[in-house]
Amino acid sequence: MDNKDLKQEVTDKYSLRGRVFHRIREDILNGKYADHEELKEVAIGEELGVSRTPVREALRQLELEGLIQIIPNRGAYVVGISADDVRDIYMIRSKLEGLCARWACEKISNEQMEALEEIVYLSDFHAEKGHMDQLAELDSRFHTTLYESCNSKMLEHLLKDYHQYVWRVRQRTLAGKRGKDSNNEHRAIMEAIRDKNPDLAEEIANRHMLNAYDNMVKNGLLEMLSKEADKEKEQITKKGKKSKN
Amino acid sequence: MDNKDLKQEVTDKYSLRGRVFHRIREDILNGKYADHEELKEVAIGEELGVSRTPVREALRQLELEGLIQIIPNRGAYVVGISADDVRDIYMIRSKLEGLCARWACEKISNEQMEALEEIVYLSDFHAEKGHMDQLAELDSRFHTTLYESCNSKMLEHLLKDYHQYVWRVRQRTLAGKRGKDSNNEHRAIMEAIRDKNPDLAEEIANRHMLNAYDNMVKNGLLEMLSKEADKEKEQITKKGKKSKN
DNA sequence: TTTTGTATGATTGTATACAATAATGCATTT
DNA sequence: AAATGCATTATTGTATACAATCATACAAAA
Repeated sequence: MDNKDLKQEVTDKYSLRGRVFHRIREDILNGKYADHEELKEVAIGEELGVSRTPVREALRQLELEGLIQIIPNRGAYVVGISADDVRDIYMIRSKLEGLCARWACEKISNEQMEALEEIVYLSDFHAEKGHMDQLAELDSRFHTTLYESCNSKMLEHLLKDYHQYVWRVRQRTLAGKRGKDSNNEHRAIMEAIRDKNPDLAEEIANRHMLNAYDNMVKNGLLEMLSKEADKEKEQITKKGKKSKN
Repeated sequence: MDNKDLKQEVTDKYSLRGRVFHRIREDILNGKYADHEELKEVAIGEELGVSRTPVREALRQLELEGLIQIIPNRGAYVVGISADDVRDIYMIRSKLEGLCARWACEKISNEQMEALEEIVYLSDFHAEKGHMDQLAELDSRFHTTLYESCNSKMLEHLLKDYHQYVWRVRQRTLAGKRGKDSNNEHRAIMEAIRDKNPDLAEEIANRHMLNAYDNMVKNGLLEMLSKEADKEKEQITKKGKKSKN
């Protein structure tokens, strides 16, 4: 699993706070906490065997990431991803993945180029055999490698963020027959970059995202997301919680 | 001045931490702290009259924003914006402002449309009179209004972040004769949105960013940025500080 | 002179104590 | 029965105390 340390290359996982941060983040992304569930500092602290301080710091960071909402003197609440959010993210990613692929044409290193090729061929193999979890893992590695090869810390950071953000949804997507199509698109992107054809690379990477999103919609993979996450969030802000834990 | 509360609509400025967060952030953006300067918790706490706790929480958030880098057990250091960063941001913004303008064609409200028109006409007035600081303020308002009118919390959030990030640089830019050109582009964007022409709106908004960046380069406005910010940053990570404060 | 080791001080990491605020339950009133 | 007021409890906000880590200075050895 490589969906750790996508943030903060230095600080993390050597401090309690870093570990708490990643733990809560993963728990939210994996659905351990339901949308709008309240995260209590002492409860989390006890569960992880730490005091409130590192938990608080982690929560403050998660708020900035948009995964939770903190209401002063009230508490921290999980913010759900709405179907609209997913759509917006894929449209944004479409543009940015295109930019990334374009830049990669110029900036990619030989090692990274070989890594991309290897991932594509490996994915073919696992797609034939029907190893869907491996496929999801390889998809992550393909995109992460691409992000690193564009030679822009800003863009890399941004794309990794979004990639992680839709991780839960994305995994279900690749379990279907989209896996094979997706990898064919990966191959096309890889080849365009290998041929140093930035216009083509951008174009294909662009479409790759749009296709991924279309597939999700067609297969009803967004049904599970509350379409009203934002409205409910505002209600909480004004009114008050109603769960009794 | 409207470059406050661009983040965290709820939490802020009612808590000590929120105020500390914004204060340090502004101080960094305004150049009070030099690149790579160490931010000490007690010193900041004393200056603002608070204890270490809210300062620490604010620093953790600033790290996630990328404005500072925290090295475990060592300290928090200001991360400079390199010329490369600015270039990347403008390329990214070019794509995203285009997307925003496109979406605004469909989603903008009547009030927002009128606000845009008013800003454009007001800018004309101040450009004639040579009121450059007002022009910068109106530029901010134009873009902020546009961000809000695209009806996407994700995109709005992202663009406001970047807008704020290059705020310091941008202000110097508009002081030159670019101000008038910039406003003409604003007018073209506004009219395309008014005419519900998404393709044109996206195209113009796209170019608007590229032109802004070109102008910055031509006028040597990026010279003041250390082109090696990233490398120096990594040196700090590995080696150690050398300032004696 | 350079290097290495150690002691000291400075700074951050974590835990805990206390204060402030909000939620809850219950009694009282209407 | 519904609404209001008050007391109690729970939870967060902030400050402080202590532990752990790192930087620095200086002395001793090569």
